[in-house]
Amino acid sequence: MEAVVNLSRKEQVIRKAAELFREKGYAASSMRDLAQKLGIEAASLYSHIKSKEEILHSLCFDMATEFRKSLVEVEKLNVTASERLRLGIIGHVEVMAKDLTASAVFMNEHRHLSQPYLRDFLLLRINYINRFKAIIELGIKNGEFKNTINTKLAVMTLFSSLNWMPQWYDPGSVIRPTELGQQLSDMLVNGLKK
Amino acid sequence: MEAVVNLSRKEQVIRKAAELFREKGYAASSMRDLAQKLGIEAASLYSHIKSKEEILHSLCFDMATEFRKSLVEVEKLNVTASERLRLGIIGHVEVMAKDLTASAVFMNEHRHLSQPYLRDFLLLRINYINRFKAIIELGIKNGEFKNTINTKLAVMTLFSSLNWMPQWYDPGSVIRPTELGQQLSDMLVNGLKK
DNA sequence: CCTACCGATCGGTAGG
DNA sequence: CCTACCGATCGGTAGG
Repeated sequence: MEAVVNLSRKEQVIRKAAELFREKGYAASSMRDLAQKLGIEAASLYSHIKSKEEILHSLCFDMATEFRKSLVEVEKLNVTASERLRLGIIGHVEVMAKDLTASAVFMNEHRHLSQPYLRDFLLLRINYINRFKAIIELGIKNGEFKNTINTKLAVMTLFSSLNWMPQWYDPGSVIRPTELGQQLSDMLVNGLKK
Repeated sequence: MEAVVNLSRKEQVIRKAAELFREKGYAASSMRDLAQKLGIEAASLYSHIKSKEEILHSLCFDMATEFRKSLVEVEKLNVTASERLRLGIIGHVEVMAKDLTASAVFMNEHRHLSQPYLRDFLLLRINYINRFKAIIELGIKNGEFKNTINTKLAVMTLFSSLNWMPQWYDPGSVIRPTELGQQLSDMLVNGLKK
């Protein structure tokens, strides 16, 4: 019972921290700022979390896990490369849309992780990107995509567009996340096709 | 003579600061870190600059001025919307490539500006983006671009791709900035065309 | 979850 | 460009 209550409070702390980190950046956010947002004293935070960095670690790695899970599901499907890419993009957008605040922190603040966490995080990220790159390369090999494509540039453009979304997407907007993913996919995947 | 020497030293301070801000972020960069990079004491920095924020202000507004200048030149030309967009993109990439370090700071650290500078900066940025948006809208109106385009999404995708460049572009790469701008333009503008 | 507190570090100034 | 220093704030701990 108490474990459940503590967990819930811990999640509340992490959620408020995500908002703060997104607004001011990790380094500029003090534990006193965070405590104030929660209506408690700074020292009391340490009943729930071990350190400031533990919060950042949770936020970054939990998001990374969600992205990975989404991509694994897409990779199981037996579809064309362009369809696979389309579904991968929609999945990525949907995961981000589920928590835009955490997504923004994931993208902008991960560099404040200390070693060895930073290295682990970057390895996860490069692996994720390379799996998207592999989809594009597959599409080129099987003739779906133009063989003139600069795959590195294509995948970087793709992730730039995807990762910047938390900065401008309005969750109350008329356009739903899945539809947004579809439109982004139209813009970014159709250009690759023959 | 002394004014020239001071100016040069000030620029040296700002350049080193840009590297530091890019690596660690503005908030996590201390004036002692910066002084160490320059081989002087922290207090000595204040012979050259007024404050830490003055450095950030210089970096952000100098870049903004360069971007604006590039776009103004393109707007003077009497060309089609797609050509105008293409040249705008190439210009943007070329400005960034001239100083990738300052570009990264411009993009990632401007939020640490205090008021009223932050507001001024954001106004400049929205004006710049809106002028690109106007080019796309012109292209739709005159029939060059599809009338099904979500202009907000198109312009956000464009700037996401452009602004993320400092994170992955290798200045020693075989691909030159102008050629990179051309390739980005091919990917992002061709998809808008009918 | 609080009070009381720690050592470290911060941006910046005085005066040379 | 330096030495010497300031008040403020930082993340975090002890002990309840």
